[in-house]
Amino acid sequence: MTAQEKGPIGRPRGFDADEALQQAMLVFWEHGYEGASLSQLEAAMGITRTSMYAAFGNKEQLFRKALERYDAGPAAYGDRAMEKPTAREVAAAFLAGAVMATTRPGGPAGCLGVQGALATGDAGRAAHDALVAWREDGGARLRHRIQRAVDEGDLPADADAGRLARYIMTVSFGIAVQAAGGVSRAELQEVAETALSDWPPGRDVYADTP
Amino acid sequence: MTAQEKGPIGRPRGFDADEALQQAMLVFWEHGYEGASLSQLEAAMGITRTSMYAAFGNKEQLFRKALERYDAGPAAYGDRAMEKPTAREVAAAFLAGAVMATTRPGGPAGCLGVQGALATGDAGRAAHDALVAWREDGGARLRHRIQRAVDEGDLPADADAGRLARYIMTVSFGIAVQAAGGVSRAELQEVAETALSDWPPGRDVYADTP
DNA sequence: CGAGTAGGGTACCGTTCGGTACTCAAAGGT
DNA sequence: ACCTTTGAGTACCGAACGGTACCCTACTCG
Repeated sequence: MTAQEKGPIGRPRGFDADEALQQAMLVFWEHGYEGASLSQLEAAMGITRTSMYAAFGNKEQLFRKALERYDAGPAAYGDRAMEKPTAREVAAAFLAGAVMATTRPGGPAGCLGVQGALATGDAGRAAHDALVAWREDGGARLRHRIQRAVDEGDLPADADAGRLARYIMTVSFGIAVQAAGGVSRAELQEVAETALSDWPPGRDVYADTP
Repeated sequence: MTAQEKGPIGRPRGFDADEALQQAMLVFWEHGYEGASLSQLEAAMGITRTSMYAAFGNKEQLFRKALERYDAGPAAYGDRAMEKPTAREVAAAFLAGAVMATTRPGGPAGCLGVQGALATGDAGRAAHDALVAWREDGGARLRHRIQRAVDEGDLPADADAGRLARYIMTVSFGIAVQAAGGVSRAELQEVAETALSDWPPGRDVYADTP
């Protein structure tokens, strides 16, 4: 039997859900979860409130979908960086990607995963927790990649992957804050270079044995 | 003529304005400018809405006063760090102070100057701008201190004070984001040490001449 | 053609937002 | 005593919030 292409029953959607989600992501990126109002969102998405609720559930679920899209789009530099052959190149690509993503001329400054819900009222606690988990996941992925570098001999055997990953993540988040404050791409590229001028950093620091 | 101590005319204030401001600062610190509602603030301050308006003007001015208090209190580690004799000690004390302030067991996690208004709706733009200015001021103070170190010969003559200051500030802001996400004090102390394991960082990087 | 199903739009829900008259209470000046 | 000045509390404002009931429209299926 041939699988017949069948359209869904009922009235077809009158808008592009992907494009609407993209616009919602940009609003959340710029204004944060609580700072983005439903009125702003429906205006940017080009649909009415009820269409948004039917398609995405509610504001919180829309935010989670927007975060997924952010992770797969503007934040995809992270996964691309993991594919570099050496830990140094991974770290360099990660920081360079963070700089590029947070200072994109056309888009909002900063990082949705940082400024989306860093501090919130009671209504934004779920979004806050979602972003904490997102950041922790990014840190874990980087830690695993660095651990692989240790196992492969790319980094010294006594290197602390957790510590190095946390350092890179911290610099990335700092870059996001700086970008949100209007610091230029060129200045942040300098910061990224400075952060990696010594790699792996401080062997004498994290190795306690003399 | 002897200056006679005269009490102010009118009914005396029935609450401690300093203590009320302290409590307001803690609420802003934890929830951010927009995330902190007037109801929350008046509950924490122990006064009614009208008393707060009479004493501090409005929510935005209360936030600015709270930021001043934050700068003079929990964020005073910055100025203390500037007094260290060498640039390395300044940077180390600055980062260590940031770690301590953002992970204080009794208080909110993170930094008011970062999470208070990183991304906001239209109503929070003034608070956002105030925090951008606050962060820029902190960076400028650090830059001047580092430039002094260059002038005194503590750092190489070709060291870029702006670049070094921006790097330290970036790591500090990253520490604040990590702290807001629940990363522990010990882990962030490791991050601070890692960030300074090479100081001054990358002479070969910011000196373009071979 | 109905019948069934699902998206779209209007108009509204109750709540909370930041902010403010208005009134009363407590002090000093004369 | 009386007036002025200032703080404190109640009760409220219009606006915006996130969310939804209701009705209409557009499509597939029989």
